[in-house]
Amino acid sequence: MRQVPAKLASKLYGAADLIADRGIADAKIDEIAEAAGVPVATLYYYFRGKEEILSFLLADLLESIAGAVGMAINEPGTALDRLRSAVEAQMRVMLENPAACRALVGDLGRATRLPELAAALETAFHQPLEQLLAEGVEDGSLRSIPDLSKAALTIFGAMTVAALTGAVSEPEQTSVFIEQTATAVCDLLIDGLRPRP
Amino acid sequence: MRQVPAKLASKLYGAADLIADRGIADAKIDEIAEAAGVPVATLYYYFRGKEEILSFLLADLLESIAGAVGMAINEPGTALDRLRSAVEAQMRVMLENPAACRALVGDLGRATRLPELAAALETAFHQPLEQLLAEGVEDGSLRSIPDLSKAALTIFGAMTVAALTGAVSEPEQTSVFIEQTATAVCDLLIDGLRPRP
DNA sequence: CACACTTTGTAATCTCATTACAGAGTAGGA
DNA sequence: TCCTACTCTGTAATGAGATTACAAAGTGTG
Repeated sequence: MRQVPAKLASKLYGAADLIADRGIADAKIDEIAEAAGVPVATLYYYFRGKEEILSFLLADLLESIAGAVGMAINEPGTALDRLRSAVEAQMRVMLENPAACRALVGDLGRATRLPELAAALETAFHQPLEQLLAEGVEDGSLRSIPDLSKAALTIFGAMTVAALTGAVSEPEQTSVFIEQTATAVCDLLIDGLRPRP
Repeated sequence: MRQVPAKLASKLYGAADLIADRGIADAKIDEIAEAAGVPVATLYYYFRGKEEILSFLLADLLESIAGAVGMAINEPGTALDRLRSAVEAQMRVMLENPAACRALVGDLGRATRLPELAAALETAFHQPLEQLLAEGVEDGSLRSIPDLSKAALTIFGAMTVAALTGAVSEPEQTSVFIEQTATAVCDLLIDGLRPRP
């Protein structure tokens, strides 16, 4: 895959909806090219094939998420506070790019099959979360948890599925939805299901 | 899609590994037929095409999960207890069919695109969970939660992603893994991240 | 046996993805 | 300005495989 120029990259997002709607398998390369406003030959000049176009988009999206989450996590404050803002940040990025997100769900399988994407997922989600949990135990804002890795995975699943569901259903009032969903997820994860005495 | 005979259905599971490994797009119909031990022409007699074979497998899997979860939920006991057993039941079914599960991740997108599968997902996961949460508030074993639907979604995401990750990595000691993962997920969801006084 | 349906093999089609290649466009250096 | 190297794009193959068509064989049932 050649170095993709920024201009082309941004055009490619124009095809995200198509790919998300029909799946990469059913989206014809001609249609992708048309949706992006780029000649087919140019796509083949930069990418090895359809799949690589998708990989590129997903890697780009994951990078955005990782960036936003990383930023939220490095703000000052307790780990608990930062966890809340990380969840919200992730949801914000996801809901800003609903098409790419839907494409990501659609090809989560491909993502887990491609080592590079799996690594990007790891960097974007798991690592920051796990670190945050560890810090929360340090600063006393989170309780000590036996298996940090499984807990991080659980949190990842909870927030991601909630955000993806939002991306799939494309709510009208995105900003409200983000806040409500982020709050609901955080409240559940933080306070748990057990009644407080 | 014609009514699929049980014998054929069971043979089809023999192709689940192949589909999971390579994705439905890259698994040739000839290979699927060979893996299942069925002639290609027979596949086309029963199914409209590749995709429909996958749909069939996934619907079958979801039905198993729905069954197991439904059973766990209807046992006697507090909602809290039943939640625990429901999570464990789901994980058990998923890890008993790792290949089909991997295929499910791989084509989660397709699943969300096909209305029938989306409905099956709803039945298998969301509805029972939401009902359980409501009952928990009734019997006092769970705290009252503002948005039951979002909470159910969150729990669904947490348990499913954890189980799928297990299915993808295929642990050696499945039974131990199930118990540990189910416990980790439940403990987190039930007790939350906040330190108890 | 006759009929209806299932099962399977073989031989076309047909739809794309991908490749090959040539020509045009463009920027930079001599 | 001219040369060179690269980017970009159109057009015409090529080829892999999914799907279809069809006919023959098998199976059960009245």
